[in-house]
Amino acid sequence: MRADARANREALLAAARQLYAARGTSAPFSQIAAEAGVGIGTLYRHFPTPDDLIVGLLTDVLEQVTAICRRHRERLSGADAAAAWRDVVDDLVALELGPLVPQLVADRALADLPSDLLDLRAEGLGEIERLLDLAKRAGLVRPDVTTLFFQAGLAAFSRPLPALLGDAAPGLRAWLVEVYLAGLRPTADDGAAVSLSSPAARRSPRR
Amino acid sequence: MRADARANREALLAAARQLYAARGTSAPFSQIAAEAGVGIGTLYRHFPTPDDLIVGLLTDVLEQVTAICRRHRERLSGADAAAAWRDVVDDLVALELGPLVPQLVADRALADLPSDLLDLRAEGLGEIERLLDLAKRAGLVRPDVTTLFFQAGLAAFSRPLPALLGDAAPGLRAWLVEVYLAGLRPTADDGAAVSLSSPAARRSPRR
Amino acid sequence: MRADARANREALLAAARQLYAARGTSAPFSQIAAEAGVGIGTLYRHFPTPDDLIVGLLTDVLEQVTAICRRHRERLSGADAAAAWRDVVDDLVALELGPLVPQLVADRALADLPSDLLDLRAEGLGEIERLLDLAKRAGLVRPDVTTLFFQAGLAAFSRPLPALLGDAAPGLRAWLVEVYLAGLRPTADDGAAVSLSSPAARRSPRR
Amino acid sequence: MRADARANREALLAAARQLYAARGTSAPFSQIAAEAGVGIGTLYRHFPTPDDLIVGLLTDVLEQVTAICRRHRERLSGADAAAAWRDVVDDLVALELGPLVPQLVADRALADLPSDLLDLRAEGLGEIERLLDLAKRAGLVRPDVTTLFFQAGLAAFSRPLPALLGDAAPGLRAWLVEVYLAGLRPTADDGAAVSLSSPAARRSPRR
DNA sequence: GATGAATGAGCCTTCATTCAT
DNA sequence: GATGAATGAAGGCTCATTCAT
Repeated sequence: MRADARANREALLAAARQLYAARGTSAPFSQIAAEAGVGIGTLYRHFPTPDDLIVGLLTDVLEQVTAICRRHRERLSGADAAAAWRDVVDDLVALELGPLVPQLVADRALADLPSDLLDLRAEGLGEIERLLDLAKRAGLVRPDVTTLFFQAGLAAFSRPLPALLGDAAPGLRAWLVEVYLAGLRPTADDGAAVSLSSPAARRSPRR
Repeated sequence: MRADARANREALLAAARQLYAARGTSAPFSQIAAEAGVGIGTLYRHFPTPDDLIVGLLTDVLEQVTAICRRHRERLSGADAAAAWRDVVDDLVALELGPLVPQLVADRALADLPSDLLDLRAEGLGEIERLLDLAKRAGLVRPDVTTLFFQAGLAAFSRPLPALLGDAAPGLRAWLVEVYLAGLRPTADDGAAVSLSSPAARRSPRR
Repeated sequence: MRADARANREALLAAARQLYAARGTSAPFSQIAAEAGVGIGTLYRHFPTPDDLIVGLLTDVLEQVTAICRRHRERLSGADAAAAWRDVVDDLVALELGPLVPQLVADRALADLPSDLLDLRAEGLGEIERLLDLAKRAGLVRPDVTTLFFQAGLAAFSRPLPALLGDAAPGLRAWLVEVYLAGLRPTADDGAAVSLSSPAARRSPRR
Repeated sequence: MRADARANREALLAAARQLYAARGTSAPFSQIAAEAGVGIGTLYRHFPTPDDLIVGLLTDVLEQVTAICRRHRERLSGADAAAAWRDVVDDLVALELGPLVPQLVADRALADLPSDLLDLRAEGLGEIERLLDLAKRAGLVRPDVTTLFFQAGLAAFSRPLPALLGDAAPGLRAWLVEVYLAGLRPTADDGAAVSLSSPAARRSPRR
């Protein structure tokens, strides 16, 4: 029955991920269990607390991040770097990092996550950093873009848009990715205009 | 008594807005009423359904959008267009449109909103369109950027990122806005590279 | 509706007390509410936490303890002291202190109870002490019996006996009261035999 | 394998007894199994229903009751009858019969118990009766005390008092046992005063 | 109009019990 | 025989909504 248990666990993770991605908001546990085709008790056996479920989901996603990065790394050094770069970003966005990572961790601090997960996160960020370095070397990204900001940006707009916006704008996400990539690119005037080197100099935004 | 009722209504809207913005998640109605200093029954008198409360909040926000746009329009035609453009966007972002609106409207379709509100929305979008035209004329925005996409992008980038990302990256929102503005700017090669004229030709982003 | 609310509160306390006394074990909240003829939400409004319900029950009981003691005090100084003494104890036992006080407070320390309740407890113990003094003066109780032990003894056997014992022995409780009163009485040999002055000298009981 | 099974059974009974005694409240079955170091399925194999577990526990206890009585019987006929009597009672109290049994049997009637167990019970009561007779003959117990009442009183007085009382009164149980024994002793006026020969003549204890 | 008490539907969680391995 | 995964009924609790005062 070990095999069955594993299958159930996978089904639960898949169901949770789908529901979280679709709804953005925390779905009832009973619904996750129903979607996975198991009883509510089984969900609790595999993930005794909501945190355990989150950790499970994040583990999956981070592993995929690493896999995606590694899959594309070689091409980024080649002649087709621009296309490769867009492909990586497309894949990362398709992961729906947005709904998962930020919404689920809510008020949780990094320190509260188990060290296993933090290791995975470090690994994923490391892979992204390598990719970003290659993209910079290929002239696709300004040198001052940090790994943390880059991935945070990815998460920021890979979140689902509420129907009010999304319905009215098919193709919106693809457009957002394009704009994001364009915004990261070095500018003709050497990138000085969009540098954040002196953000304090900007007008303080109205509260 | 009319004055009292109006004051209560304002207090309720303010309380709701603050709670939504602060907690990010939908607060109990009883708490909104308590925060406003009125009984729960009074909340229901002013906003019989949750939708009524949302409509009230959206109305407030849309009126502010229109006001902001009008306040800055003149400067956008002047010599300091670039600074003016950034100021408008900063003000719009400061509205917390991102954090507020999407959470409230959830899965609601445009068609479900009352015509009053749709009128206000049309007015706000009209003002944004005028602004956008001025920005295009000043060479700050590519000509193919539509009003709908622009404001949707604004909302997407200005939504709050929860703790895991937000804490780790102070200044993230300002950076995202900068990247967004940079991405909207015409490119050296005339913007052709980032055109969405043939999005279907792109690689499928899934998996 | 204040009157209704008060009536509901009383009904809830009565239902809880009856159920606790009958079952000895913590009854489902839903059952208490049903017994009181109100919705489960009403129970939670009046007693947000189980502790609040306990405090309410204890308050009631302690007030009755004080009332009983005061009612009988005069007679205890009269010629009919022996009969009066038995009546007080009967009344106190009839309160079913047993099921309420010890079972409900479970792992709670005295310090956790609100000061209002502690005051009531002190008042009740004070009344019992006065009664006990009169009983001692009337030669009905040995001088070395402390108030605390006396009331603890009352609680000890006013608890409901499980069916296994109770069914098989009608009249058991009345008999226990008699034995308790007899055990408290000064003995012919001056009470030395039952004194606890040197309990350490007794054989250590097997674990 | 028979030896293993027997060991498991013993471990389960020990774990159940310890948990009941320690926590006072019924512990989850899964915890009993865990404490015994076996799977939950094993618990169910040995004790298919909760009743079977109770019967197992009661069997153990009753066997010990019989053993204790037999161990002390001789001394009760000797010169040191008073000390022997107290020792027996101490040993019986130390069995934690009070804390353990009543909680387990709850609302079960005698008739529901299996005949094996009823036989054991009869045997235990028989032993107690013999002891009681010796105590009466030694002038330690009034002649009208019945075996049933005696053992029920023992259980009633030796049940544990929760924190509120227990903490405040160390030595309470020993004191209660002393008072009980004193109350059982013949009185100077021949015991007539505490006879229950006409209990119906007493004032009704309710309200 | 304002108030807050009452209600019950629905989600969360535990745990006794069954059963496939 | 032993194991522990799966199940779902049951109880705890919250909160949107109604309604009597």
